Amino acid sequence: MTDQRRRPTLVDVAHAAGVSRALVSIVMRGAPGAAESTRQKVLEAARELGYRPDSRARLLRSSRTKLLGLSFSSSQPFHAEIVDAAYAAASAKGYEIALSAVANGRPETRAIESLLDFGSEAIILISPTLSNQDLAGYARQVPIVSLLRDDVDEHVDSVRSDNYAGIRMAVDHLTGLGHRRIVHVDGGLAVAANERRAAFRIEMLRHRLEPVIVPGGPDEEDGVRASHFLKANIPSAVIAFNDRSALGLMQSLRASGLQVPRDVSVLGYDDSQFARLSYVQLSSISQDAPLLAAGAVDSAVDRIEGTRSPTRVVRTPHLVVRKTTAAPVQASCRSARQSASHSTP
Amino acid sequence: MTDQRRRPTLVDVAHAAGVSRALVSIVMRGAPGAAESTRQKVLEAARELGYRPDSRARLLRSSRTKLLGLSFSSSQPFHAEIVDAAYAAASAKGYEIALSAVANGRPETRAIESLLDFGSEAIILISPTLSNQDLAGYARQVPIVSLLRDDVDEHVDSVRSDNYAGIRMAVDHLTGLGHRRIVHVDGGLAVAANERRAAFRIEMLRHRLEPVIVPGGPDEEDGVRASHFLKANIPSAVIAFNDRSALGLMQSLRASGLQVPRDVSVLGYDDSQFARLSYVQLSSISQDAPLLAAGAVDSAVDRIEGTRSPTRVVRTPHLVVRKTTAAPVQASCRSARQSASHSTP
DNA sequence: TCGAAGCCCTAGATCGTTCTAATAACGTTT
DNA sequence: AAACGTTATTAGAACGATCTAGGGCTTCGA
Repeated sequence: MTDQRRRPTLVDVAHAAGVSRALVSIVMRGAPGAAESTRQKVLEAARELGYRPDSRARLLRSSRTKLLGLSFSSSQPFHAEIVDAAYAAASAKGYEIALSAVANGRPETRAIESLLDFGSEAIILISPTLSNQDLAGYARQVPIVSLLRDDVDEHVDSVRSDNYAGIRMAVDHLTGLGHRRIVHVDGGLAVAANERRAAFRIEMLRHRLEPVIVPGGPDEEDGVRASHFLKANIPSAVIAFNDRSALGLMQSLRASGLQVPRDVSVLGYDDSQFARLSYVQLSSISQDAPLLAAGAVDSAVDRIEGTRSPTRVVRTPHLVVRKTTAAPVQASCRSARQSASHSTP
Repeated sequence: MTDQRRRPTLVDVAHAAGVSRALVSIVMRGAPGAAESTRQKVLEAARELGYRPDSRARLLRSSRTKLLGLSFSSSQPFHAEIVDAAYAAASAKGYEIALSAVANGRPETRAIESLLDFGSEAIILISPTLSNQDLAGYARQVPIVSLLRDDVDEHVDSVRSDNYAGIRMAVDHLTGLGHRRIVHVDGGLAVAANERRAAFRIEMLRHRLEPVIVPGGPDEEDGVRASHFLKANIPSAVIAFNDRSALGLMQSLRASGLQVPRDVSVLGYDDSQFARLSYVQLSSISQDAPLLAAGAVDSAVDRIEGTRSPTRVVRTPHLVVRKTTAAPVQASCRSARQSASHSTP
């Protein structure tokens, strides 16, 4: 029943078109050196037979694979946005993308090996968690681009968003609205957490404000946990490590009777799809996934095609103001807010 | 600077170990027919040289690639859970997974072609959107497994969750709690929407209740939109098409002053990571992603290894009760609830 | 008129494996 | 000692493409 007939090869096409294998090869890969008339004849025959070149054979012979490996974490929605954008960026440059997910029982090394097996000419890692030593090891075999993390070995390219600038925009935005008691719920051990924490401290001091930092993490539950620390002494604004953390934080604050942004302004980071939801409307710092993805693809392709040595690329994020940040309420309301915070145990 | 020396091949290893290529091949793939002593000698030499078999060449020669193609939609968190589980299921069966995303400018056909290029021996499509005709076309080249959708061509395998049973559990759960005015916010054009809608109608009638169905869709915004239809006449319980829709719905209901589950019980579908969040605690029907993924991998492998003809597999979902469903409040409170619903414009 | 220069085209080697079939080595049986 | 099995090893042909080197054929300038 299964009509699993052998898939046609170059030879079949050559035979059908009445030419040699080599000529079919030339036509199929669009190389110069075939008369227009025969080119048409060959293409016709190929279409007729439903021929599609066997990439294994093709790649075995010509060392070029035109393939970029991309590893991402299946549980991170922000990674998904980058994946989307990377497909577009790669195909614009004439490359295909090989994906490999880092998941629960599947460490990053496994993902990389798999990408190498597919024949990737360069590998882009989103937020790599490997040690610099391991990264350097792989970088000896193939160009590696680290996306979102840049404290990497000198042989590894990196593309990231300027976390310092992002936090500066965040602080400027909130102080500009008139906030003075601003708290940063940090990212714990997450990749960019250190940098954002440090930037927050510096920027707050620059504004002559006290930089209060509360331990957090990259997901919703971390935001919820952090909110408990805040309740004893509610700030007028919070800068969360990312949108997911901000979401958990807001839910938890609202559950204890506070309103956003009336009582507390909340600012996210990433400008993910959650931030854009009509009932969330989270103000956020956008890292611009398409821009980052394009940057990573550019770096990878440059390394493959040129003999360039690794570069560090830094992109500037931008602020997206929605409805969770606003000017703080006046002193009269402030007392009401404080009594509310006292009423919670 | 770049230490890009030619990677070692079988010949290099053979030379180093003082044996023939064929013997190295035998040892490397763990085939029987080599003396233990030479086996050790070869392995030692391979390790010494850092040899790793070239999969392209290997796969070119032996038609087996041990590769399963998996296409998913990057914007669907539920797909990500399946991807995770599929990796585990595949590697348990000795297969590797090739991923390809369906994204904005990247149609399903493109994803499939790419998977074929990688040499996938079978392809699993999560919620395929292609026409049956197109699917049948691909099924002629390679075994195709449709995951979550089963109105497919007879040459295509399918694995899905029993939507009818899921909705039955949902209705039974809510009626068991004492609800009588239950509304279904449907999935619009989404894959399983028709089936769930029909099941809801039948099950409600079986309980001698009026099956009220409100148009919805697969994501948060659809839930928000649906909530507007509900406000004129608040039901005591809602069965949403999926968790994302339920989330939007709940947020919108809460925004208009209603409490879940005190005023309205809300039941989701998918039991996704959102449902599990501490501040959401959404009761939901679980389709059990790991089970579905394993089912799809099993079907694919069966088709590849046996000469079995396509099958339809149906898995039974199960109910996960959390905190968004509860018994309806008594008549005394009911009047309070109704006045609340009237107070909203 | 003849060699040089292009343009089209093809034969054959090659990429790094696996597979088939044949050979070598060696202990057992007749 | 010849015949036989068994096991260990190898040479050489695939796999399906690309690449290199060259072979016809026209066209052109001297």
